[in-house]
Amino acid sequence: MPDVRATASVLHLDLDAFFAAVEQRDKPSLRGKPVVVGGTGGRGVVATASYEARVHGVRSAMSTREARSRCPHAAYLAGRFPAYREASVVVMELLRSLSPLVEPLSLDEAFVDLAAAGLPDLEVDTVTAVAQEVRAELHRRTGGLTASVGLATSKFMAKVASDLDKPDGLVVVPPGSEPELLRPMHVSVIPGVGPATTERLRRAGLHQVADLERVSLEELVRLVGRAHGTSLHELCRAQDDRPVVAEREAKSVSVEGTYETDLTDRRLMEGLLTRQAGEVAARLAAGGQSGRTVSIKVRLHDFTTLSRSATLDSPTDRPAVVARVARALLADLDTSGGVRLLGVGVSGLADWVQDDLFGGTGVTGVDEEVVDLPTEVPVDPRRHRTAWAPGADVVHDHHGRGWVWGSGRGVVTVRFETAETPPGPVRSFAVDDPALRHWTRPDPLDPADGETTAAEAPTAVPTENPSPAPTPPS
DNA sequence: TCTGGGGTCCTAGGACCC
DNA sequence: TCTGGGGTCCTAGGACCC
Repeated sequence: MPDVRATASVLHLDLDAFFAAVEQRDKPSLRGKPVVVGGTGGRGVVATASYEARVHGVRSAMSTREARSRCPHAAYLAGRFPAYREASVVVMELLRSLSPLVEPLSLDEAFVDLAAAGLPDLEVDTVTAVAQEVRAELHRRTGGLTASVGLATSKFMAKVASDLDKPDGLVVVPPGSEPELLRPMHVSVIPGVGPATTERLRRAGLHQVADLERVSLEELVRLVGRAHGTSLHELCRAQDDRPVVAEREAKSVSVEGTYETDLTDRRLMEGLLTRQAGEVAARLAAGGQSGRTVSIKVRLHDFTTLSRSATLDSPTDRPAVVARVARALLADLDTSGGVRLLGVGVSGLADWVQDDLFGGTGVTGVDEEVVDLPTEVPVDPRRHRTAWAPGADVVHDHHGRGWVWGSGRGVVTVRFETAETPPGPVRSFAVDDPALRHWTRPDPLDPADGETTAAEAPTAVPTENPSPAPTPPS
């Protein structure tokens, strides 16, 4: 049973129509007028609508096409994220000056734990006064932005409260009054209850929070699953003791894009994936991180969404590696009907980069110190189902097909295996051995291809000892 | 030419290990 | 030859959030 605090010491702050408000602040001619920020292209959606636009029925997540038909005279803007980030930093710093325990949820939203703020007490009057001061100071420091604030005994109730008097409001839920506030509300106020869950609950005759209170835990679990049912059972009684957590590590990094017209050209798709992989890798590297699992996302013309992933033996932050895995994953998908979205992501993040595995001497660049790699590699047939190579990135896909590319100098030991054939023999190559180089398949679309010097397997991997390869033209 | 982009979390099934 | 259970890792898809 959650142990809910006794004071209204959780603060939730939500900046009002944030992106649109920043635009109106920075461009006086937009003030008092409908402003819509979001994708302005044919497949764009609304990120934020100013209150003047909301009057006409424009909402977040609505297609821009529909927004334009509802409110043709609004200003449609693509957005200036650096400006939003800058304003967000000002707000988050203000909140952190209040309490060290600030949990940002996005650029425009955060929880603050006032129990860590060192206030004389946490009575309703005290926390209310603090919240009013914060709102006034925020208005001053941001050049006129406003925020809606909720104060309550839990994250859930504080968020419910901040929603009750938008924009520019402050609502305090006195400790003990939560259930009666919640009971008449629609089930969708509960976080995690979206369209699909709402529909399931509706079919079970459950509409208001009060209806949920009358349902047993077992019944809720049966309806919506273990995790969801358990949290529903607690939250409908306002039982929420989730702590405010200041720093949360990112678990994945991804880049995706929707294209104005459906893509049909595979080479173009590979080129786009390659570019996205480069962005992902750059963001990983900038954060001093690397990841083991590379994923792609493909949305087809009919909006069905596919994902494929492959997990490497060791983490990488290298663009050429992420790109090759991404392209290989795409190779298995039927995209003949056209593709509207492509994306690349890396997860399974580690706080260190792959090169650290090899003593930090680096195995990636020609200017790096030469690394001594082991000349013999033990391969355990039960553990190494696919190609294996020291100092190289190895990947196998969900069909058990393996391939390898070298990333250094010295010796690379490789074993190939395919879904159709038993494991091939283990072979060791010097990385400049033409027999290994035989595997490379330069990709004219990949600007990063030149980086990798040792080896790359073709899509169809031979499993027999290759006959001596001709020396490639140089 | 309905339906973005960046994330998180959950579920279910299969492989594998003990 | 047949039968097992638990735990972990991986993959694919889906729901949800801002």
